[in-house]
Amino acid sequence: MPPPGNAAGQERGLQGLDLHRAYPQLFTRSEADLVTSLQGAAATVRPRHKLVQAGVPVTACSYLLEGFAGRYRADHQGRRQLLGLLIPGDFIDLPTWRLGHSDHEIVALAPARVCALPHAAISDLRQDAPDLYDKLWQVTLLDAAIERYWTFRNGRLTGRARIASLFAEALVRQYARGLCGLNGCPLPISQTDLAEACGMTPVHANRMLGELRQEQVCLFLDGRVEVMDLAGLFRQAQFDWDYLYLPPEISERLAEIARGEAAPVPQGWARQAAARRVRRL
Amino acid sequence: MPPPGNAAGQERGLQGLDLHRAYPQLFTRSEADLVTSLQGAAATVRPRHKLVQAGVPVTACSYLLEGFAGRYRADHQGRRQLLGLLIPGDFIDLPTWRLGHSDHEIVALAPARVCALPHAAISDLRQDAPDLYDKLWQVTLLDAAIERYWTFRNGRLTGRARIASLFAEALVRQYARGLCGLNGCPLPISQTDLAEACGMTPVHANRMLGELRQEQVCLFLDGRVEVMDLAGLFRQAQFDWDYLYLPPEISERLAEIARGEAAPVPQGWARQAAARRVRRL
DNA sequence: CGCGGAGTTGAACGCATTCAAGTCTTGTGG
DNA sequence: CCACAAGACTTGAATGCGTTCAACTCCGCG
Repeated sequence: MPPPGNAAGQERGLQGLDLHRAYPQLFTRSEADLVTSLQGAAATVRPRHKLVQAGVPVTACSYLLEGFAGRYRADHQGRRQLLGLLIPGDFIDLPTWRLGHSDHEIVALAPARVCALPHAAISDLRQDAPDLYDKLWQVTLLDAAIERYWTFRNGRLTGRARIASLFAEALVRQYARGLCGLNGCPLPISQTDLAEACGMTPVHANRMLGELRQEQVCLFLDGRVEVMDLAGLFRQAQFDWDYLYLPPEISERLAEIARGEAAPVPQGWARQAAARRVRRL
Repeated sequence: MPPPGNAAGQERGLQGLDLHRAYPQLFTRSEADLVTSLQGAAATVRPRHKLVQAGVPVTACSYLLEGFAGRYRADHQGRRQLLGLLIPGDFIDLPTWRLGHSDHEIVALAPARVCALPHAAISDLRQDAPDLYDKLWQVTLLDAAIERYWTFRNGRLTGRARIASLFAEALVRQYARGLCGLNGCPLPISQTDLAEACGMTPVHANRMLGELRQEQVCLFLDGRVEVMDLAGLFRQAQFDWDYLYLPPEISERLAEIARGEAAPVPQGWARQAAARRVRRL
């Protein structure tokens, strides 16, 4: 069973603002094309550069075509907590359409390509395509559901489970967009970023990664997650994907795997990487 | 400077669905009245009873008139993590209007009065009052901002700061609705609920409450938070209220207090309670 | 060649959990 | 009216998960 989305399925991101690709269960091809026609110029952003500054009024929303970004808030000592992970196909700050500014910072975690969608263009949609306009509301609700899950993850799971859960989320969300298979996914962020996402220190994140590696669950190397045992990853993470509101065929595929049926075989790349890894340690 | 909202200002909750009272910066009186005219019958719910069950399709949204409720998700061992606190004036599950069901459970934490707002009624608003309809979207975004802050709180603050931060949020949100002054607020939940909100054990929550009490910051007793030193509470919590998108006059009032100007004097009740407490220990 | 960032590992410390035993209050039934 | 059970709260002591501090390797880059 091939991953959904277009046949290529493994490129780095999206060519343009494509809501049908990002939310196939939500936007029709023609609805997505209408939004695409409204997009502004694309721009490239370097890692560690801010995409959105908290408190600053904006007149356009950004959309992530390629690369990865993170929402975050820092405490008074400057220590950051990541609040959400943005993957290709996500709106970066759609809520600013109604709120006018963001309450948190958003930073590129990897080289990113973004494009703009002016608030004025969204405004026109309200009259011209009310159903489509409603679906943009729905997108903000889907993002909120994901962000809510982060509270659960960091509040009730142990360190290793938090890492596993974040990997599971990154994999499944990208898989649902046809951006990867089920053997692994891009995640070009540092161990420090990972630690800031999971509410722990980089040192501890490193140790938990070592445990997951030794238990043959997954490895995090060269900006990718390679999954050796997806059912095991889900188990370690106590992972539930209900909060992602996935299309039924994706949910069912994941359920099969969690039950231990039709486990995907680790591919060459992972094997080689594991071997390299073991040799070096 | 008196608290905003109606003059009484200190009753237990709202008489009916009143969006002007809940979001004075957002809904005009007449907009709020229009929504009120659409509300269904009110109902009373006992503590510990579920208001919303995850995954079950619903055809109406609920609105919390009085009492307190909590969003939560449980792990595989049944341990709960609260994901949000609902106070009088909050929509309980407005996102179900677009998503059809909730991804998390919602439970009454105290005796609650709720009323319904049928999805069909919201649907009509899209045509009849598009600006109002947009503001409902905005309400879901405000809720999302609060829930996002919970990730920060539990991820980057120490135990004591988490408790203080939650108290600060409960106080400020109720104050902004004229449901309390700045000396304290209702919070009729158990220490176990508090612990589940802050991602810690009940035992530890209890100890942190003891520290806050001994340091003369606040006390949590008989279902209320009594604040003896609001600036101190904000400091302990590293509290920032930007994420609440408050009306300017409220923000400015809070900023004054945080700067140490015009600190509100603790009132008789708190003094008495503190005395009682000390006597008993 | 030297520098800095990312990753890795060890050891000591400490915050929070866990287990346990209490108190106090409330509600229920004899 | 009292006995009793159940739940919320409190406190102590032992344990352990995660942090902190520190040293070191690896690698890309000027």
